[in-house]
Amino acid sequence: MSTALTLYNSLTREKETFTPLVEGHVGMYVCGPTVYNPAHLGNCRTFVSFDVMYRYLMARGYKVRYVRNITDVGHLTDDGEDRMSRGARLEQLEPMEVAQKFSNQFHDMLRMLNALPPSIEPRATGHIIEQIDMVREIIANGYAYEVDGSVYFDVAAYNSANDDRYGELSGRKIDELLAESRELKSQGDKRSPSDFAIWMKARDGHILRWDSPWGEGFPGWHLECSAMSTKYLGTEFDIHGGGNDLKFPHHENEIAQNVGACHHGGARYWLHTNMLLMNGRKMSKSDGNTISPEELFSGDSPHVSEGYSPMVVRFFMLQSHYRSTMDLSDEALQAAKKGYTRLLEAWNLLQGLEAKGGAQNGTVGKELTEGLAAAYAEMDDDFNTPRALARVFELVTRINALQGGQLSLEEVSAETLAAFKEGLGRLLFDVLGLKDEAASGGAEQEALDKAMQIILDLRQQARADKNWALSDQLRDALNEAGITVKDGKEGASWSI
RNA sequence: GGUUGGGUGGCCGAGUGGCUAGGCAAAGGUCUGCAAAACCUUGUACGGCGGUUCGAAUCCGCUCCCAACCUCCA
Repeated sequence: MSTALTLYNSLTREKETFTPLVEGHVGMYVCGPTVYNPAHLGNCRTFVSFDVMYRYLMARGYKVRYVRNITDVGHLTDDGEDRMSRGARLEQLEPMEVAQKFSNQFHDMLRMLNALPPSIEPRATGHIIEQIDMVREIIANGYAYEVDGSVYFDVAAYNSANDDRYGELSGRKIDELLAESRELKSQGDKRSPSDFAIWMKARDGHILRWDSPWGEGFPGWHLECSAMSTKYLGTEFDIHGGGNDLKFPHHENEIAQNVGACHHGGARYWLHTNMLLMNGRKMSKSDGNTISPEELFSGDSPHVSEGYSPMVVRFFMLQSHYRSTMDLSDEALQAAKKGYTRLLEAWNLLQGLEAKGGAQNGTVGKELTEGLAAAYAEMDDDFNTPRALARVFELVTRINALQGGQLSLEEVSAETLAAFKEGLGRLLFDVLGLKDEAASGGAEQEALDKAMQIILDLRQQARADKNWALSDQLRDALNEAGITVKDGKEGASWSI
């Protein structure tokens, strides 16, 4: 880890060396889900990506405060036709029950994908006071106005006072937005179509409502992130992340609100993950082009031929860079499954290897050390997991060759091998967040291991006796049971 | 229409000027009682047309196609 960490900043559209505001500490805010719908796979991709960043930053020795919000208010439309409100009414659920239900589901899903929980997971409804305060500040600074119980952000006023800053993240120009907006829906009470609500008056029948200086209402669509990132990370912090689709208007407005209230744009590095596609298109419930994590794990979907375990899915995601779109397909998942299996088997073989090189390293020992360092270095380059995995697979070949005898263990020193085992394990499991789903341990696993060893010993005896009929029978029967036997120089191994 | 980002070998997917990406699949070989696994070897891929350059997938121009955003969305 001697190289510098660089990351691509959406704000500047360049890769930059990462320098935290406070040495040794990182403040990272990631836009979490809105919990009025079941989470889908696209969400997973984004949060797995940020999970890897979180893990890598920690592995690099930073103390990270990772804030990921839950938005449980503000995205409701106020026209009385809102689907979730209706759903809540039909199921006789409180809105908070709906939010809880989908929050739980979201957490379950991320746990399965082995994503670490954030340091703080604030809810929008738990920060109404902070949001109201922020609205007040923005009004006081002259960047918002109230009309009939609603408060709107005044983009024109903001722009003239801040060097035409609006649009700095998304590359949009006010004029273009205005021109476009003419064709869109009515602007209501807004002075300008590009203005946006930061506080909405609650009409009759709207369930989620709070008292405010402007009457009963609820916070605007983008305010919660500004308020909560400021509260927990300060007016200036290191990293703000989210999906690409949030860049505009969500993040653009967030910056405007932050500057409007605190004279600071919040994050210094903006990171955006790209979309997970299926059939070349963004997943979308409306046209059926979607697959839920549950369906993917179980295989209960026309889009996949079988279920894929969460770790295969995670591995699959890590094989592309977070800033690239990724196209989900059954064929690609099959490839990921095989690749991941090969990786894990090599890892397991590695545990049984013992160095015979004494204190001296040969070529192989050097390759192991350098290959691992190269893999870590790839992570320094904007969290390039696909390249890191490419380096890892080169190491997989070495491990297999050491096991198979094509490479000699005499070329590896005990010290090197021990360090290699530890370093690779850290990369695979701590940083990339993979895990061996089969090695769940426990008494049953142990019993199975022993039973298998007995069978393999019997078969080995049969082979020694050249009783091919018996040995093949054992192998075939195990195959039928879903267990593959692999004969190696050092004896047979098996996998399910 | 505007903004942003793409089009890479059978599939997925890295890669910003010359140096092997990697995974899966495929072919040949080694090993093996056989098989599987493993290991070794094999792919002159960069949407199209021009241009810059000693040299371009990589830079520039034009063009075709795709996606996301511009309305809630990871």
